[in-house]
This record gives sequence, C-alpha cells and structure tokens, in this order.
Amino acid sequence: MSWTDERVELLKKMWGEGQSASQIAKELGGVTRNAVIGKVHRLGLSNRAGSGASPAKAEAKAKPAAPKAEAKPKQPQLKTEPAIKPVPPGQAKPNLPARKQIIPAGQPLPPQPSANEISPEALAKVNEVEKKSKKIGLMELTERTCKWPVGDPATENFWFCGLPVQQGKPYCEAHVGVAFQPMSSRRDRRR
DNA sequence: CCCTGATTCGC
DNA sequence: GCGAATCAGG
Repeated sequence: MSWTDERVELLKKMWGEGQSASQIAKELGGVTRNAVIGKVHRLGLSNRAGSGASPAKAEAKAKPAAPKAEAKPKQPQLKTEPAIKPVPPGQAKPNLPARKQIIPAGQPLPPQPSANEISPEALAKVNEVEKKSKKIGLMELTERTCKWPVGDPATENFWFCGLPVQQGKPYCEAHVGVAFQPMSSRRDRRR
C-alpha cells in the first residue's frame, strides 16, 4: 500500500483526533502502526513527547481553529464513552433470546428493565469465541484476561474466557460486544 | 503482558 | 520515502 493523498488525509485527521497509531493503521489497512508513526514523523506531525527533554517546542500555527485542547494527551485512548448500558454477565452461558427471562441459579440478576436485546452478531461472535476461550480459572485471571464467566459457577464446568481483553475493558472484544451497548443504537455496528 | 510513540537505518 | 526493528516508556 502506498500513501495516497486520501490515506494521508485520513492519517492526518485521525492523528489530529488523538487516535493511536495502531488504530490508524488498523483503519487504513495494509500498514502497520510503525508505518503510520514513520509517516507521521515524516509529515512533521510529531507529537510533543514528554520524554524528559525540554519541550520548548512552541507550535505556532496560523490556523484559525485548532481543535486540539487536550491538556495532557498521554493516554488519548480514554475517550468519553457514549452512554452505555452495562449488561452483567449473569447468565454464564449466553443463550439465544428464545426464553427471555432466565433466572440463573447463582446470583439473582437485578431487575432487568426489560429489553435484553443483544445484537445477533455479537451473540454469534461470543459463541465462536467461547470455543476458543482459554478456559482459565479464577486464579489465572489477570488484568489482561477476559473475565467473562462461562458455565455454572456451582459446577465443574465453569471457567473464564481468558482471552486478551480490550484495553481498559474487563472483557475481550467479543464479550465487550455483549456487555456494553451503545445507548440508543443497538442496531448497526460499524464494521 | 499489554500497550504507546520515537528513532534508526537498510532498502 | 518507506517501514521493520528497535528503543524507551506506561
């Protein structure tokens, strides 16, 4: 892949938005984050690195509007999540919405408002992932392992997903998908 | 271990 | 110019 104008523009845009190099690379496709970083540097879009060096770099842009107001974008990953509706993984084995209300043997779920609609895609994904889950035990849980419980805690066949978590989240990507939902739009997922 | 950007240097 | 490898940090 080459750096076409469009790709460079997208790069600039995303970088300006504080997106990480890996995210940009992922979006662009065909390039690694290294490529993105390299390009960023060549474009002179370098960030103010706080590597202890004197950041006496004053950026003087004659730009009318500089939409950059991050105090210290050390971890720009933390974007303000839109309102989310956490769905506690009460039911160890996510079942299809055949029977709506399921009372798990373990802990009683807090009164679920009603709608428990999870996108079929997400559910399907979970089912697939479940096969590949590491099936780790409670002891093996770390900060980076998906803590989604599978099975009945009261029985032998109980484990945790254990796949790499999505950064910042307690679950892997698939399980994040069913645990967190955008407030208003359960419909349409990008990608 | 996961991630981040920064830099180098052969291509 | 490009980007993998490496470096330095969280």
